[in-house]
Amino acid sequence: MSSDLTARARIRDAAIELFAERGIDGATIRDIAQQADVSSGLLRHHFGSKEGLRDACDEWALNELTKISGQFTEFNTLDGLTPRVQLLQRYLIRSTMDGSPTGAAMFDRMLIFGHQWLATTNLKIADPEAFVAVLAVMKMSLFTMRDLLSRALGSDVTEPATWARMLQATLDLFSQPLITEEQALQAQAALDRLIAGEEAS
Amino acid sequence: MSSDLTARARIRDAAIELFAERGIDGATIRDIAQQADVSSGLLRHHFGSKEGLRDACDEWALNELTKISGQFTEFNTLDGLTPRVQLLQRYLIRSTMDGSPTGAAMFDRMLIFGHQWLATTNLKIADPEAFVAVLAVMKMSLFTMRDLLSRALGSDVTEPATWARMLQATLDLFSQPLITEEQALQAQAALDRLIAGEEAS
DNA sequence: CCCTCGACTACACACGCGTGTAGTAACCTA
DNA sequence: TAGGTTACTACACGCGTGTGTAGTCGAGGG
Repeated sequence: MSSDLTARARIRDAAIELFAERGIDGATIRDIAQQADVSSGLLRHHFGSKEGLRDACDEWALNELTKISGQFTEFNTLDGLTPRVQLLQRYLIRSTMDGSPTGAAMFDRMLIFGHQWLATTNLKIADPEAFVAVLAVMKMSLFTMRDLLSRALGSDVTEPATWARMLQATLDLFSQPLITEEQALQAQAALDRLIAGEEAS
Repeated sequence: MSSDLTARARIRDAAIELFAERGIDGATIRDIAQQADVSSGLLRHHFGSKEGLRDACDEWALNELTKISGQFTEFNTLDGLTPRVQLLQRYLIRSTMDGSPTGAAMFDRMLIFGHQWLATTNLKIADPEAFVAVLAVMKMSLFTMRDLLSRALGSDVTEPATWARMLQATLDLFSQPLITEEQALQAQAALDRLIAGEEAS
Protein backbone atom coordinates (compact mmCIF):
# COMPACT_ATOMS: atom_id res chain seq x y z
CA MET A 1 0.00 0.00 0.00
CA SER A 2 3.00 2.31 -0.29
CA SER A 3 2.69 5.38 -2.48
CA ASP A 4 5.25 4.40 -5.11
CA LEU A 5 2.58 2.48 -6.95
CA THR A 6 0.54 3.47 -9.96
CA ALA A 7 -2.35 5.72 -9.11
CA ARG A 8 -4.64 3.02 -10.45
CA ALA A 9 -3.12 0.46 -8.11
CA ARG A 10 -3.33 2.85 -5.16
CA ILE A 11 -7.02 3.40 -5.86
CA ARG A 12 -7.60 -0.36 -6.05
CA ASP A 13 -5.79 -0.98 -2.78
CA ALA A 14 -7.62 1.84 -1.02
CA ALA A 15 -10.95 0.56 -2.35
CA ILE A 16 -10.32 -2.99 -1.11
CA GLU A 17 -9.40 -1.67 2.30
CA LEU A 18 -12.38 0.65 2.67
CA PHE A 19 -14.86 -1.74 1.05
CA ALA A 20 -13.76 -4.48 3.46
CA GLU A 21 -13.93 -2.10 6.40
CA ARG A 22 -17.24 -0.33 5.76
CA GLY A 23 -19.01 -2.43 3.17
CA ILE A 24 -19.63 -1.56 -0.47
CA ASP A 25 -22.31 1.03 0.19
CA GLY A 26 -20.60 2.35 3.29
CA ALA A 27 -17.39 3.34 1.53
CA THR A 28 -17.79 6.41 -0.65
CA ILE A 29 -16.00 7.22 -3.87
CA ARG A 30 -14.63 10.38 -2.30
CA ASP A 31 -13.21 8.59 0.74
CA ILE A 32 -11.51 6.01 -1.44
CA ALA A 33 -10.03 8.70 -3.67
CA GLN A 34 -8.79 10.62 -0.65
CA GLN A 35 -7.15 7.54 0.85
CA ALA A 36 -5.44 6.89 -2.48
CA ASP A 37 -4.41 10.55 -2.63
CA VAL A 38 -6.08 11.26 -5.96
CA SER A 39 -9.16 13.13 -7.09
CA SER A 40 -12.49 11.34 -7.27
CA GLY A 41 -12.59 12.10 -10.98
CA LEU A 42 -9.51 10.00 -11.60
CA LEU A 43 -11.19 7.06 -9.97
CA ARG A 44 -14.03 7.43 -12.43
CA HIS A 45 -11.55 7.86 -15.28
CA HIS A 46 -9.87 4.53 -14.51
CA PHE A 47 -12.81 2.39 -13.45
CA GLY A 48 -15.82 4.02 -15.06
CA SER A 49 -18.10 3.79 -12.07
CA LYS A 50 -18.29 2.54 -8.52
CA GLU A 51 -19.67 -0.74 -9.83
CA GLY A 52 -16.73 -0.96 -12.23
CA LEU A 53 -14.30 -0.38 -9.39
CA ARG A 54 -15.94 -3.09 -7.35
CA ASP A 55 -15.79 -5.55 -10.26
CA ALA A 56 -12.10 -4.78 -10.75
CA CYS A 57 -11.46 -5.31 -7.05
CA ASP A 58 -13.37 -8.60 -7.08
CA GLU A 59 -11.38 -9.96 -9.97
CA TRP A 60 -8.05 -8.73 -8.70
CA ALA A 61 -8.61 -10.02 -5.17
CA LEU A 62 -9.65 -13.45 -6.39
CA ASN A 63 -6.68 -13.71 -8.75
CA GLU A 64 -4.24 -12.50 -6.14
CA LEU A 65 -5.59 -14.89 -3.57
CA THR A 66 -5.44 -17.95 -5.79
CA LYS A 67 -1.96 -16.87 -6.81
CA ILE A 68 -0.79 -16.65 -3.21
CA SER A 69 -2.36 -19.89 -2.09
CA GLY A 70 -4.42 -22.28 -4.11
CA GLN A 71 -5.60 -23.79 -0.85
CA PHE A 72 -7.74 -20.78 -0.06
CA THR A 73 -10.99 -22.60 -0.45
CA GLU A 74 -10.03 -25.72 1.46
CA PHE A 75 -11.03 -26.51 5.00
CA ASN A 76 -8.83 -26.39 8.03
CA THR A 77 -6.31 -24.36 6.21
CA LEU A 78 -3.73 -22.59 8.28
CA ASP A 79 -2.99 -19.83 5.85
CA GLY A 80 -4.61 -16.45 6.02
CA LEU A 81 -2.19 -15.70 8.78
CA THR A 82 -0.68 -12.68 7.10
CA PRO A 83 -2.64 -9.43 7.34
CA ARG A 84 -2.50 -9.03 3.57
CA VAL A 85 -4.14 -12.38 2.82
CA GLN A 86 -6.62 -11.75 5.56
CA LEU A 87 -7.57 -8.41 4.06
CA LEU A 88 -8.14 -9.93 0.64
CA GLN A 89 -10.31 -12.68 2.06
CA ARG A 90 -12.22 -10.23 4.18
CA TYR A 91 -12.86 -7.99 1.20
CA LEU A 92 -14.03 -10.83 -1.00
CA ILE A 93 -16.39 -12.18 1.61
CA ARG A 94 -17.76 -8.73 2.25
CA SER A 95 -18.33 -8.22 -1.43
CA THR A 96 -20.00 -11.61 -1.58
CA MET A 97 -22.46 -10.70 1.13
CA ASP A 98 -23.25 -7.47 -0.66
CA GLY A 99 -24.35 -9.38 -3.70
CA SER A 100 -21.30 -9.68 -5.94
CA PRO A 101 -21.49 -12.42 -8.59
CA THR A 102 -17.75 -12.97 -8.26
CA GLY A 103 -18.26 -13.59 -4.58
CA ALA A 104 -21.07 -16.01 -5.25
CA ALA A 105 -18.79 -17.87 -7.64
CA MET A 106 -16.16 -18.06 -4.92
CA PHE A 107 -18.71 -19.47 -2.53
CA ASP A 108 -19.70 -22.10 -5.07
CA ARG A 109 -16.05 -23.03 -5.39
CA MET A 110 -15.83 -23.38 -1.63
CA LEU A 111 -18.80 -25.74 -1.77
CA ILE A 112 -17.15 -27.87 -4.45
CA PHE A 113 -13.93 -28.09 -2.44
CA GLY A 114 -16.02 -28.94 0.58
CA HIS A 115 -17.63 -31.86 -1.18
CA GLN A 116 -14.26 -33.08 -2.41
CA TRP A 117 -12.91 -32.90 1.11
CA LEU A 118 -15.95 -34.71 2.49
CA ALA A 119 -15.39 -37.51 -0.01
CA THR A 120 -11.87 -38.09 1.31
CA THR A 121 -13.18 -38.66 4.82
CA ASN A 122 -15.35 -41.53 5.89
CA LEU A 123 -17.93 -39.37 7.59
CA LYS A 124 -21.49 -40.56 7.20
CA ILE A 125 -23.55 -37.46 6.49
CA ALA A 126 -27.20 -37.84 5.52
CA ASP A 127 -27.43 -34.42 3.86
CA PRO A 128 -24.03 -33.51 2.38
CA GLU A 129 -25.30 -30.31 0.70
CA ALA A 130 -26.48 -28.82 3.97
CA PHE A 131 -23.42 -30.05 5.83
CA VAL A 132 -20.92 -28.55 3.43
CA ALA A 133 -22.85 -25.29 3.15
CA VAL A 134 -23.02 -24.87 6.91
CA LEU A 135 -19.33 -25.60 7.22
CA ALA A 136 -18.42 -23.08 4.52
CA VAL A 137 -20.57 -20.39 6.05
CA MET A 138 -19.08 -20.99 9.48
CA LYS A 139 -15.60 -20.67 8.13
CA MET A 140 -16.50 -17.39 6.48
CA SER A 141 -17.93 -16.07 9.71
CA LEU A 142 -14.44 -15.77 11.16
CA PHE A 143 -13.94 -12.96 8.67
CA THR A 144 -17.35 -11.33 8.62
CA MET A 145 -17.53 -10.99 12.39
CA ARG A 146 -13.99 -9.84 12.83
CA ASP A 147 -14.97 -6.87 15.00
CA LEU A 148 -16.99 -8.98 17.40
CA LEU A 149 -14.19 -11.52 17.68
CA SER A 150 -11.58 -8.88 18.28
CA ARG A 151 -13.69 -7.41 21.06
CA ALA A 152 -14.21 -10.80 22.67
CA LEU A 153 -10.52 -11.71 22.48
CA GLY A 154 -9.36 -8.29 23.62
CA SER A 155 -7.01 -7.90 20.67
CA ASP A 156 -7.40 -7.34 16.95
CA VAL A 157 -7.64 -10.65 15.10
CA THR A 158 -5.53 -9.11 12.34
CA GLU A 159 -2.63 -9.63 14.74
CA PRO A 160 -1.09 -12.95 13.71
CA ALA A 161 -0.92 -14.07 17.34
CA THR A 162 -4.62 -13.45 17.86
CA TRP A 163 -5.46 -15.07 14.56
CA ALA A 164 -3.49 -18.11 15.69
CA ARG A 165 -5.69 -18.32 18.79
CA MET A 166 -8.73 -18.55 16.55
CA LEU A 167 -7.13 -21.20 14.38
CA GLN A 168 -6.36 -23.16 17.52
CA ALA A 169 -10.00 -22.86 18.56
CA THR A 170 -11.26 -24.14 15.23
CA LEU A 171 -8.80 -27.00 15.43
CA ASP A 172 -10.12 -27.89 18.89
CA LEU A 173 -13.62 -27.65 17.52
CA PHE A 174 -13.08 -29.95 14.56
CA SER A 175 -10.88 -32.56 16.20
CA GLN A 176 -13.31 -33.79 18.86
CA PRO A 177 -17.04 -34.22 19.41
CA LEU A 178 -18.56 -31.37 21.36
CA ILE A 179 -21.50 -33.26 22.73
CA THR A 180 -21.74 -36.76 24.14
CA GLU A 181 -23.35 -39.65 22.33
CA GLU A 182 -26.39 -39.56 24.60
CA GLN A 183 -26.84 -35.84 24.04
CA ALA A 184 -26.56 -36.39 20.31
CA LEU A 185 -29.20 -39.12 20.31
CA GLN A 186 -31.46 -36.98 22.45
CA ALA A 187 -31.08 -33.98 20.16
CA GLN A 188 -31.60 -36.19 17.12
CA ALA A 189 -34.85 -37.48 18.58
CA ALA A 190 -36.05 -33.95 19.29
CA LEU A 191 -35.14 -32.88 15.78
CA ASP A 192 -36.92 -35.87 14.23
CA ARG A 193 -39.99 -35.03 16.25
CA LEU A 194 -39.91 -31.47 14.96
CA ILE A 195 -39.52 -32.57 11.37
CA ALA A 196 -42.34 -35.09 11.72
CA GLY A 197 -44.56 -32.45 13.29
CA GLU A 198 -43.75 -30.10 10.47
CA GLU A 199 -44.63 -32.64 7.80
CA ALA A 200 -47.86 -33.52 9.56
CA SER A 201 -49.13 -29.97 9.62
CA MET B 1 -47.76 -8.08 11.29
CA SER B 2 -51.45 -7.62 10.58
CA SER B 3 -52.81 -4.11 10.23
CA ASP B 4 -55.06 -4.09 13.27
CA LEU B 5 -52.11 -3.08 15.41
CA THR B 6 -51.18 0.31 16.75
CA ALA B 7 -49.45 2.47 14.19
CA ARG B 8 -46.44 2.51 16.49
CA ALA B 9 -46.35 -1.28 16.57
CA ARG B 10 -46.77 -1.50 12.81
CA ILE B 11 -43.82 0.86 12.34
CA ARG B 12 -41.69 -1.23 14.72
CA ASP B 13 -42.56 -4.47 12.92
CA ALA B 14 -41.87 -2.96 9.52
CA ALA B 15 -38.57 -1.57 10.75
CA ILE B 16 -37.41 -4.91 12.13
CA GLU B 17 -38.28 -6.61 8.86
CA LEU B 18 -36.58 -4.07 6.62
CA PHE B 19 -33.59 -3.56 8.90
CA ALA B 20 -33.03 -7.32 8.97
CA GLU B 21 -33.45 -7.57 5.22
CA ARG B 22 -31.38 -4.61 4.00
CA GLY B 23 -29.29 -3.58 7.00
CA ILE B 24 -29.65 -0.47 9.11
CA ASP B 25 -28.27 1.92 6.54
CA GLY B 26 -29.91 0.12 3.65
CA ALA B 27 -33.45 0.52 4.94
CA THR B 28 -34.74 4.07 4.59
CA ILE B 29 -37.18 5.88 6.85
CA ARG B 30 -39.54 6.35 3.94
CA ASP B 31 -39.57 2.67 3.00
CA ILE B 32 -40.29 1.67 6.56
CA ALA B 33 -43.09 4.20 6.83
CA GLN B 34 -44.59 3.03 3.56
CA GLN B 35 -44.50 -0.62 4.63
CA ALA B 36 -46.22 0.36 7.87
CA ASP B 37 -48.75 2.40 5.87
CA VAL B 38 -48.05 5.66 7.68
CA SER B 39 -46.26 8.90 6.84
CA SER B 40 -42.57 9.23 7.50
CA GLY B 41 -43.34 12.10 9.84
CA LEU B 42 -45.29 9.83 12.15
CA LEU B 43 -42.28 7.61 12.46
CA ARG B 44 -40.28 10.58 13.61
CA HIS B 45 -43.10 11.61 15.94
CA HIS B 46 -43.05 8.26 17.70
CA PHE B 47 -39.36 7.44 17.72
CA GLY B 48 -37.60 10.78 17.41
CA SER B 49 -35.03 9.70 14.86
CA LYS B 50 -33.81 6.72 12.91
CA GLU B 51 -31.36 5.98 15.71
CA GLY B 52 -34.23 6.13 18.20
CA LEU B 53 -36.23 3.69 16.10
CA ARG B 54 -33.30 1.34 15.95
CA ASP B 55 -32.82 1.49 19.72
CA ALA B 56 -36.50 0.77 20.26
CA CYS B 57 -36.30 -2.19 17.89
CA ASP B 58 -33.19 -3.52 19.64
CA GLU B 59 -34.79 -3.41 23.04
CA TRP B 60 -38.10 -4.82 21.89
CA ALA B 61 -36.53 -7.66 19.91
CA LEU B 62 -34.30 -8.67 22.80
CA ASN B 63 -37.19 -8.61 25.28
CA GLU B 64 -39.50 -10.49 22.95
CA LEU B 65 -36.86 -13.10 22.27
CA THR B 66 -36.01 -13.76 25.90
CA LYS B 67 -39.75 -13.88 26.61
CA ILE B 68 -40.34 -16.50 23.94
CA SER B 69 -37.41 -18.68 24.84
CA GLY B 70 -34.87 -18.13 27.56
CA GLN B 71 -32.65 -20.65 25.79
CA PHE B 72 -31.93 -18.27 22.95
CA THR B 73 -28.33 -17.79 23.89
CA GLU B 74 -27.53 -21.43 24.52
CA PHE B 75 -25.75 -23.72 22.15
CA ASN B 76 -27.27 -26.46 20.10
CA THR B 77 -30.71 -25.13 20.68
CA LEU B 78 -33.42 -26.39 18.42
CA ASP B 79 -35.65 -23.38 18.67
CA GLY B 80 -35.61 -20.61 16.13
CA LEU B 81 -37.68 -22.88 13.98
CA THR B 82 -40.58 -20.49 13.61
CA PRO B 83 -40.16 -17.70 11.06
CA ARG B 84 -41.05 -15.12 13.68
CA VAL B 85 -38.27 -16.12 16.08
CA GLN B 86 -35.91 -16.41 13.17
CA LEU B 87 -36.73 -12.87 12.05
CA LEU B 88 -36.10 -11.46 15.51
CA GLN B 89 -32.77 -13.24 15.79
CA ARG B 90 -31.81 -12.17 12.32
CA TYR B 91 -32.65 -8.56 13.06
CA LEU B 92 -30.73 -8.53 16.31
CA ILE B 93 -27.64 -10.05 14.77
CA ARG B 94 -27.81 -7.64 11.86
CA SER B 95 -28.10 -4.74 14.25
CA THR B 96 -25.17 -6.15 16.21
CA MET B 97 -22.96 -6.22 13.14
CA ASP B 98 -23.93 -2.65 12.34
CA GLY B 99 -22.59 -1.50 15.67
CA SER B 100 -25.50 -1.58 18.06
CA PRO B 101 -24.58 -1.59 21.78
CA THR B 102 -27.64 -3.71 22.53
CA GLY B 103 -26.37 -6.25 20.04
CA ALA B 104 -22.94 -6.21 21.62
CA ALA B 105 -24.57 -6.86 24.98
CA MET B 106 -26.40 -9.81 23.48
CA PHE B 107 -23.15 -11.16 22.14
CA ASP B 108 -21.56 -10.84 25.58
CA ARG B 109 -24.47 -12.79 27.01
CA MET B 110 -23.92 -15.48 24.42
CA LEU B 111 -20.29 -15.67 25.53
CA ILE B 112 -21.29 -16.06 29.17
CA PHE B 113 -23.74 -18.82 28.32
CA GLY B 114 -21.04 -20.40 26.22
CA HIS B 115 -18.64 -20.51 29.13
CA GLN B 116 -21.32 -21.95 31.39
CA TRP B 117 -22.03 -24.63 28.82
CA LEU B 118 -18.34 -25.38 28.44
CA ALA B 119 -18.06 -25.88 32.20
CA THR B 120 -20.75 -28.59 32.13
CA THR B 121 -18.76 -30.60 29.61
CA ASN B 122 -15.42 -32.21 30.26
CA LEU B 123 -13.78 -30.78 27.19
CA LYS B 124 -10.15 -29.80 27.64
CA ILE B 125 -9.75 -26.47 25.90
CA ALA B 126 -6.51 -24.54 26.28
CA ASP B 127 -8.02 -21.18 25.34
CA PRO B 128 -11.67 -21.10 26.44
CA GLU B 129 -12.17 -17.44 25.50
CA ALA B 130 -11.23 -18.03 21.89
CA PHE B 131 -13.11 -21.32 21.74
CA VAL B 132 -16.37 -19.88 23.03
CA ALA B 133 -16.08 -16.77 20.87
CA VAL B 134 -15.50 -18.79 17.72
CA LEU B 135 -18.42 -21.03 18.55
CA ALA B 136 -20.74 -18.08 19.16
CA VAL B 137 -19.73 -16.40 15.94
CA MET B 138 -20.23 -19.58 13.96
CA LYS B 139 -23.70 -20.00 15.36
CA MET B 140 -24.56 -16.45 14.39
CA SER B 141 -23.32 -17.02 10.87
CA LEU B 142 -26.31 -19.24 10.16
CA PHE B 143 -28.36 -16.06 10.34
CA THR B 144 -26.03 -13.52 8.80
CA MET B 145 -25.39 -15.59 5.68
CA ARG B 146 -28.98 -16.62 5.22
CA ASP B 147 -29.02 -15.66 1.54
CA LEU B 148 -25.92 -17.68 0.71
CA LEU B 149 -27.27 -20.69 2.56
CA SER B 150 -30.64 -20.46 0.86
CA ARG B 151 -28.92 -20.36 -2.51
CA ALA B 152 -26.75 -23.38 -1.67
CA LEU B 153 -29.68 -25.41 -0.37
CA GLY B 154 -31.99 -24.40 -3.19
CA SER B 155 -34.70 -23.27 -0.82
CA ASP B 156 -35.23 -20.41 1.59
CA VAL B 157 -33.92 -21.27 5.03
CA THR B 158 -36.89 -19.46 6.52
CA GLU B 159 -38.86 -22.54 5.49
CA PRO B 160 -38.99 -24.70 8.61
CA ALA B 161 -38.08 -27.79 6.60
CA THR B 162 -34.96 -26.15 5.21
CA TRP B 163 -34.07 -24.75 8.60
CA ALA B 164 -34.34 -28.27 9.98
CA ARG B 165 -31.79 -29.42 7.39
CA MET B 166 -29.35 -26.86 8.75
CA LEU B 167 -29.99 -27.89 12.31
CA GLN B 168 -29.33 -31.48 11.29
CA ALA B 169 -26.06 -30.39 9.73
CA THR B 170 -24.93 -28.57 12.86
CA LEU B 171 -25.86 -31.61 14.92
CA ASP B 172 -23.75 -33.79 12.64
CA LEU B 173 -20.96 -31.29 12.96
CA PHE B 174 -20.94 -31.15 16.74
CA SER B 175 -21.52 -34.82 17.49
CA GLN B 176 -18.40 -36.23 15.86
CA PRO B 177 -14.81 -35.27 15.11
CA LEU B 178 -14.36 -34.01 11.57
CA ILE B 179 -10.71 -34.86 11.26
CA THR B 180 -8.77 -37.89 12.35
CA GLU B 181 -6.39 -37.96 15.29
CA GLU B 182 -3.37 -38.04 13.01
CA GLN B 183 -4.64 -35.08 11.02
CA ALA B 184 -5.26 -33.19 14.25
CA LEU B 185 -1.74 -33.85 15.52
CA GLN B 186 -0.30 -32.84 12.17
CA ALA B 187 -2.31 -29.60 12.10
CA GLN B 188 -1.37 -28.91 15.71
CA ALA B 189 2.30 -29.29 14.89
CA ALA B 190 1.97 -26.93 11.93
CA LEU B 191 0.14 -24.40 14.07
CA ASP B 192 2.75 -24.62 16.82
CA ARG B 193 5.45 -24.04 14.26
CA LEU B 194 3.64 -20.96 12.98
CA ILE B 195 3.19 -19.57 16.47
CA ALA B 196 6.82 -20.20 17.33
CA GLY B 197 7.92 -18.55 14.11
CA GLU B 198 5.71 -15.58 14.89
CA GLU B 199 7.18 -15.15 18.35
CA ALA B 200 10.70 -15.42 17.03
CA SER B 201 10.25 -12.60 14.54
C1' DC C 1 -68.71 25.14 23.83
C1' DC C 2 -63.92 25.60 23.83
C1' DC C 3 -59.54 24.38 24.75
C1' DT C 4 -55.74 21.21 24.82
C1' DC C 5 -53.00 17.58 23.61
C1' DG C 6 -51.56 13.66 21.08
C1' DA C 7 -51.80 11.22 16.56
C1' DC C 8 -50.89 12.17 12.06
C1' DT C 9 -49.71 14.47 7.41
C1' DA C 10 -47.58 17.46 3.84
C1' DC C 11 -43.81 19.89 2.60
C1' DA C 12 -39.38 22.10 2.60
C1' DC C 13 -34.40 22.19 3.99
C1' DA C 14 -29.46 20.91 4.00
C1' DC C 15 -26.37 17.53 3.00
C1' DG C 16 -23.77 13.75 0.91
C1' DC C 17 -23.88 10.72 -2.69
C1' DG C 18 -22.65 8.90 -7.61
C1' DT C 19 -22.20 10.92 -11.82
C1' DG C 20 -21.30 14.15 -15.66
C1' DT C 21 -18.38 17.86 -17.98
C1' DA C 22 -14.84 20.98 -19.10
C1' DG C 23 -10.28 21.94 -18.83
C1' DT C 24 -5.11 21.39 -17.80
C1' DA C 25 -0.55 19.08 -17.73
C1' DA C 26 2.47 15.51 -19.35
C1' DC C 27 4.21 12.36 -22.54
C1' DC C 28 4.80 9.89 -26.73
C1' DT C 29 5.02 9.79 -31.84
C1' DA C 30 5.70 11.69 -36.41
C1' DT D 1 8.22 21.22 -33.08
C1' DA D 2 3.19 20.07 -33.79
C1' DG D 3 -0.57 17.03 -32.69
C1' DG D 4 -2.98 13.82 -30.17
C1' DT D 5 -3.78 10.62 -26.66
C1' DT D 6 -3.64 9.74 -21.75
C1' DA D 7 -3.43 10.93 -16.73
C1' DC D 8 -5.48 13.94 -13.83
C1' DT D 9 -8.24 17.89 -11.54
C1' DA D 10 -12.02 21.22 -10.33
C1' DC D 11 -16.62 21.90 -10.30
C1' DA D 12 -21.52 21.53 -11.02
C1' DC D 13 -25.91 18.61 -11.44
C1' DG D 14 -29.68 15.64 -9.82
C1' DC D 15 -31.25 12.66 -6.53
C1' DG D 16 -32.26 10.40 -2.22
C1' DT D 17 -31.43 10.81 2.44
C1' DG D 18 -32.48 12.12 7.52
C1' DT D 19 -34.38 15.86 9.60
C1' DG D 20 -37.09 20.06 10.72
C1' DT D 21 -41.63 22.75 10.68
C1' DA D 22 -46.25 24.06 10.21
C1' DG D 23 -50.68 22.56 10.24
C1' DT D 24 -54.99 19.27 10.32
C1' DC D 25 -57.98 16.02 12.65
C1' DG D 26 -60.25 14.02 16.59
C1' DA D 27 -61.05 12.65 21.24
C1' DG D 28 -61.45 14.09 26.28
C1' DG D 29 -62.04 17.36 30.18
C1' DG D 30 -63.33 22.09 32.18
